[in-house]
Amino acid sequence: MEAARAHEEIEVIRLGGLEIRPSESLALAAGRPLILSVREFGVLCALARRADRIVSREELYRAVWNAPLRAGDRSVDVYVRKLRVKLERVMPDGRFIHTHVGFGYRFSPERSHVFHTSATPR
Amino acid sequence: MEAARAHEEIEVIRLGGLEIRPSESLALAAGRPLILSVREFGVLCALARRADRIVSREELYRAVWNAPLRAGDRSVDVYVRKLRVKLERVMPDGRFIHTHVGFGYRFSPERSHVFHTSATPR
DNA sequence: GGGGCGCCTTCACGTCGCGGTAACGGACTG
DNA sequence: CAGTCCGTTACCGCGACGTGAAGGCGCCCC
Repeated sequence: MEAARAHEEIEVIRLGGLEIRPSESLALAAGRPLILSVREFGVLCALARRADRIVSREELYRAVWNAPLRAGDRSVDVYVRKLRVKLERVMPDGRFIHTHVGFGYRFSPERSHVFHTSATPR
Repeated sequence: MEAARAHEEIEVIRLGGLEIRPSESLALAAGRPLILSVREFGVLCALARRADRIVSREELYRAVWNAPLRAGDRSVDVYVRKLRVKLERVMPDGRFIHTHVGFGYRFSPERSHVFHTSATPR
């Protein structure tokens, strides 16, 4: 594979302590590798690439499964669940995948505790 | 759907500290996402697109529900109320939705005092 | 072959929030 | 006073979602 050559443009997504390298099928959480299955990694990438956006299940399914979402298919929900479990296992304080009822999911890393940013309204 | 093409013209409404992206079903207040239901978001979009205009309930209902308003239907009032609550919760000093008795509602952000927006890109 | 192990998918069940309606009360008008 | 308009809250059915588990398939190893 082409994973060896580093001088090319390699997509690296860094968000809230996560580091995702789609081309290498690698995800690091706080420096340590996340053990993910193919589908789990696909969903994580699709969400992370659309960070801070609300992504519908249709778009998510099409991006990962490369097929239209069939009515009644709850695969997306299940893999979001699996991702949440594995993410929380490594980073218990971080909220990553947010549900927007009726719309879809939104990937936005948020730390529940530390808030050292200046000028935090409310 | 225009959501798929990344670099095209995406409708973004910016008004008084609010940022609304209809195509992404996303509304940001002072940089952080507003948690809205489908109907609430629909009403917000319809109002924001008609900012500074007095919009009748008939027009509002038709725009969001895509059906004519039936006599006695007070759904619009209820969702305006829900929107007001959620908007005030995030931006206590801003008045957004104004009532015009006998005519309808008008969306015009008004701040009672200056708000320091802390743009915090992660 | 046969057993074990992941992974993907589907199913079932419980919970919760949304959406829509009704109802009450206040403000205002004539 | 009756009548209108609107703000606000309460209520309920139902769909959306979270969650655990089972079935099915492919793969590896003994």
